[in-house]
Amino acid sequence: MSEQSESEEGGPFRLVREKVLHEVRRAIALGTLEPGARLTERALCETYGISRTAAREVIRQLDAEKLGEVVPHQGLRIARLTPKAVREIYEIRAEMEVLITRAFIALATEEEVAVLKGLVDALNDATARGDIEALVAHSSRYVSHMYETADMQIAGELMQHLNARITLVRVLAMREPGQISAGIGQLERIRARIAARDPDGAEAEIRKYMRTALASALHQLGGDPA
Amino acid sequence: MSEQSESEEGGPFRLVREKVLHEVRRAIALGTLEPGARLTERALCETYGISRTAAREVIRQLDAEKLGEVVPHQGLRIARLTPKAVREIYEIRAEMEVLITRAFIALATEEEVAVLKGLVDALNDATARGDIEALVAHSSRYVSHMYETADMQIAGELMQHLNARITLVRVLAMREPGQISAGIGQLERIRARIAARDPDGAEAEIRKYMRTALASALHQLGGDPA
DNA sequence: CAAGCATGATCGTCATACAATCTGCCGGAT
DNA sequence: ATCCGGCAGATTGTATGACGATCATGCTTG
Repeated sequence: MSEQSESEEGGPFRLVREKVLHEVRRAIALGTLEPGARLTERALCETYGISRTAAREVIRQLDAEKLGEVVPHQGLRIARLTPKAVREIYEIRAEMEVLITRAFIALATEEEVAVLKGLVDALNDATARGDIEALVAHSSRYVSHMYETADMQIAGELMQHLNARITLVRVLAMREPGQISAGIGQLERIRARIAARDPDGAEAEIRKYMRTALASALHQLGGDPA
Repeated sequence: MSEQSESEEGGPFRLVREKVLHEVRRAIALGTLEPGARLTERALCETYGISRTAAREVIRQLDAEKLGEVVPHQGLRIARLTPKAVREIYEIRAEMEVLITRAFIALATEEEVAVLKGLVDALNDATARGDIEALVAHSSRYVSHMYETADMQIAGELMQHLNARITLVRVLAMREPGQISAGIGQLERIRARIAARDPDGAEAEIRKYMRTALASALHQLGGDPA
């Protein structure tokens, strides 16, 4: 459980708190830590064999990321996604995506456009394999590539912020792979509009995509309350 | 050692870290802590007479709020607003404001619309008095009222996030009060469109307001680099 | 059965310690 | 004189132990 083999390179997590943070995020994304569950400092200390100093920082970080909420004497309560929150997230996300995509189309080189294709393919692949971790990772990379090329760091920041919560929905959606692969198909259409340097077409596809994704997410939430 | 001679109560800051956090935020907003300045744990400890435990949490919180950036062995570097960042913030803010305002118009009761008038008046008052703290406080309250009534908590969250950085510009703008009072005048026009339940008109006014505010902010940044 | 108290859980804060890492300077070698 | 290397200081990362405050809970008692 608390094995430290420093020779093993599982990632660029040189700091204890980053490693644990990653672990906990994963636990939340995979549903091991269910929404509504409480995570106390002590529990973190004992589970991961870390000190309270580190545990506190992990908890505060999760709170800042809105993956949970610190409630005074109950520890961190893992965020529970409500349909309303999901609706709001997708509504905001739609506007941000449009903003970023328009800037991307205006600024991207052909090479940067080409990179997009590789990322969409990777997402397709991850979806086909049902590899949720790869899905999340590539999704994050896709967003990064978009906002970096579009030169909109702050928008990207906010998107990553929203993305963390969206992940909570995506883990539900994984139970019905058809939903996600359909979504990825729409992503491909967005990419095509981007490649064609057609901002209005891209915007239309994005909004369509968001409506579909929202419907899918709501379906997951409502249809599978377990 | 733990001697607190702070008889004056600036607010409901029951926790040490909240009090210090507030102090530092204020110092940043007022320019006491200049952009680019470095804030180390030790400095915080000694300045406010707190422990490293608390100091660390304050620094991490400021980092999460993007009021600064933690760099590995140099402490927190206070954020430096670039024209590009300002442009981006206002661009994003415009979309979010439009989103929130449309929802507000659709959902607000007459009473909630009336509250808006009081808030705009308070902003006018604060601007006239040159009271930057009241300006920031009422501005925050205005945003809160908007997103609460519009039932868009997450958007509000993001707005508050952006607002923190916008404050860094506003402190510059205070040096030329004409700019701000003109801005508040436009706020009044937005309010009027809201009161008339005219979403398209409100959107137009919001976008006009944002353009003006952006221009003003850029002027402050470029024209007064001190 | 209800009110209030005792007890434990949990957090907020502090103090201290030590390792790792980075910075900057200083001295020696070329 | 310049470059290289290492040493001391600064700073962070983490752990540990301690204490008080606050809250929740269950038990005691009227």
